[in-house]
Amino acid sequence: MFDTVCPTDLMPIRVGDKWTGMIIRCLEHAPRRFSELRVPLRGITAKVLTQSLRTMERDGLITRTVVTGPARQVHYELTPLGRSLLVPLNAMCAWAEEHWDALIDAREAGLSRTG
Amino acid sequence: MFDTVCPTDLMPIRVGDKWTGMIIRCLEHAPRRFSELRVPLRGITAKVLTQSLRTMERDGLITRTVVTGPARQVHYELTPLGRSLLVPLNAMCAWAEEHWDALIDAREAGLSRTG
DNA sequence: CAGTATCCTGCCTGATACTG
DNA sequence: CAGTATCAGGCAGGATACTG
Repeated sequence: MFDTVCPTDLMPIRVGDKWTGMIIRCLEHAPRRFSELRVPLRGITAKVLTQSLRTMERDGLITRTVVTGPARQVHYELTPLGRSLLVPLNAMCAWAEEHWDALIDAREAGLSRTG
Repeated sequence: MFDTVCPTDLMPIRVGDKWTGMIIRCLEHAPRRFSELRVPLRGITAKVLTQSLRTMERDGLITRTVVTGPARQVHYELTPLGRSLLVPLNAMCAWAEEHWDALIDAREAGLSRTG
C-alpha cells in the first residue's frame, strides 16, 4: 500500500521542515534577501534559516543568487517547482482556517480526558 | 506575519507525525482494527502505532471503540474532522504525483553539486 | 550583510520483551 | 488480540559566539 520507495524524508508534502512552508509564503510575491526573511520568521536563528534554505535549494524549490556590490546581498526566489507547492499549501491553510476551532476544541476535550 | 499562536505542533497540516497521513488513508473507506492497520503500515511497531492512534484520538481525528466479545477488538474510525483532512491530503498527494519526477531530478542535481 | 562553527536538548522512531 | 514497559539511537531545532 505505502511502498517503502516513498520515504517521508523525500516528501515535501508535509512541506519539509518546520519553516519550509512559511519560507515559501514569504517568497510568494517576490524574491527576498536573507535578512528580509528573518523578519517575518520571528525567532528563527541564522543557522536554521540557512539550513532550511540550503535544503530547499538542493531540492529545487528555490534559487540562490549572490549580488556582489557595495553591500553584499543574497536573493532567494521560488522556482516553478517551489511555486507549484503553493497549491497544496493553500489547501492546507484553507483547511486550517476552516477547522481550527474544531481542532482546538477537540484537543482540549481530549486533554481533559487523559491529562 | 506568522503569529507565535500558530505552533507547528498543533498543526496537523503537516499531517501530524510520520504515520498520521497513512493512517487516515487506511481509515478512509471503513473503520479498521488495530491489527488490520499494522498490515498496510508495514514495519510500524505496536508502540508507535498506538502512539499515533492515541494522538489522533486526542486531537479528535479518530474515535476508538472497544468491542468486547469472544475475541477482543478495537475499532478505529475517522471523525468528520479527521475525514475533512482528506481534502488537503488529496491535494498533497496530487502534487506529489505530478511533481515527483521533477523533485527527484532536482534533488539529484542538487546533490551532485554539493555532495 | 550573510553566513559558520560548536555545543546541547528534546522529540521522534524503533527494537525488544512482557501483559490482560 | 491489543496493547504496555523499557531502553536506545538519530536527527531536527535552537543558543551562543565568531567570520569574510
